[in-house]
Amino acid sequence: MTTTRAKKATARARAPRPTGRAESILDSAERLVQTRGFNNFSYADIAAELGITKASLHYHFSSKAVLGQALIARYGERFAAALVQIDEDTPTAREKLEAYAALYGDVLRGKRMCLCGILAAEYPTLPRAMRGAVTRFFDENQEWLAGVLRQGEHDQTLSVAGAPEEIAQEILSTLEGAMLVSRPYGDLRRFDAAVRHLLAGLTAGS
Amino acid sequence: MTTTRAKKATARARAPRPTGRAESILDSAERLVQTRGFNNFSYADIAAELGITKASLHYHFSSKAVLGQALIARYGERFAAALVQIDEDTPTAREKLEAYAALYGDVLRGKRMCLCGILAAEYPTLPRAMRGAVTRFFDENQEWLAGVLRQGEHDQTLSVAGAPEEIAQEILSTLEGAMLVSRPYGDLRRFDAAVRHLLAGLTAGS
DNA sequence: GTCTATAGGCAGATAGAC
DNA sequence: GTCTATCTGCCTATAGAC
Repeated sequence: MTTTRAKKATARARAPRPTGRAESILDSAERLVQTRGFNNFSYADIAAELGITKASLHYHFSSKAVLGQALIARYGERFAAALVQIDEDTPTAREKLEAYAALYGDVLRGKRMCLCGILAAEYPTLPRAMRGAVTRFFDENQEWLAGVLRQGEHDQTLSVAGAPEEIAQEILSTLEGAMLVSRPYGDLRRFDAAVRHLLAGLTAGS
Repeated sequence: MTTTRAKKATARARAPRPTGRAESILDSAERLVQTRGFNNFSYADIAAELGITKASLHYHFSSKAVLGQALIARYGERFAAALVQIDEDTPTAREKLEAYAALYGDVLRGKRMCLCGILAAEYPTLPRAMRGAVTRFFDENQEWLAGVLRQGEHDQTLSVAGAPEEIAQEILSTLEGAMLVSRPYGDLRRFDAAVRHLLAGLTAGS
């Protein structure tokens, strides 16, 4: 037990690859899903990337469906943490919204789609357990966005024309759509223009 | 020659299945792509649906990439024809935009994604020839939309805050995003709300 | 934890008879 | 045009040794 902990800590300090095997697998799988989709990558792709065998992958994630669930779970947690960070770092609702849009921009800069956005496109073909996780991700984002919109009405940095929950839905789908259409063009400006327009539509006095 | 024509006409008149084999194949493939994606259906699926063999499919479409190209070509032509029809049927720019959004709503009502929307999600995995066709579809739609927006400025049924080409991009990606996110929920109201909000943002005096 | 080996299935595609 | 038969390759997944 003690030995294991010490070993772990040492490995982390040296850190040529700071994460455990399971994390490395998730990293690789995440990138593959976000670029190709869940059905368009294989255990062989991950195995080749990490230099291990397919059989070893099955030791960590017994099936692809299990891997998929773990993928969404981790992605959701990271996103939630990023939202907490935004809440801590930025005071006004408008700045929060800008920071939120920037999260999506960063993903697109890596030539990726939003994980749940691309899973939404494949939705009917996903393992049952993954489907609920996808909509849950959307719901959580929308709840946070609705909160930001309500704050925006109070701090007067946003002009919300409608029910916050509904506008939150539209912000989410606008960003997902902008990523979806922008990526084939490989043109970040396209996405940025959509974000500017989105924020302009939420500007007081517009 | 004459016989062939007569036979064709008769078949059309009786019309238990008015389309030729190639068209039936495209119909089946189109529905499969729009629900599952290009990489998530097989020749076996189409064959089972039409009651013929995979080998027969290869006679009509030598490879899946060829089938995919034909799919986008036909979809694009149909969409273009629908836009011409809108131009003929509706006088004001606002009504044209409403009719355009309704096209997307009809697709979603059939539990489908826009063909090129779902192909955009799989973009990096598509056969090279299909990729250009996808962005061309988007470009053509945006050109038409930009024209409608310019008309809207003249007939004063739309308030366009920005370059028409840019706003056209945003209308397209908003509709694609609304479809993408709405479909997992199986909730048409979600999509309809996005359309209402989109049109409200283009209303004079907003 | 990782390996070799392999099962069992489905994919896209072709040859050649009818 | 459609068929049967078949090829090759990749897929997910498992068994069992180390």
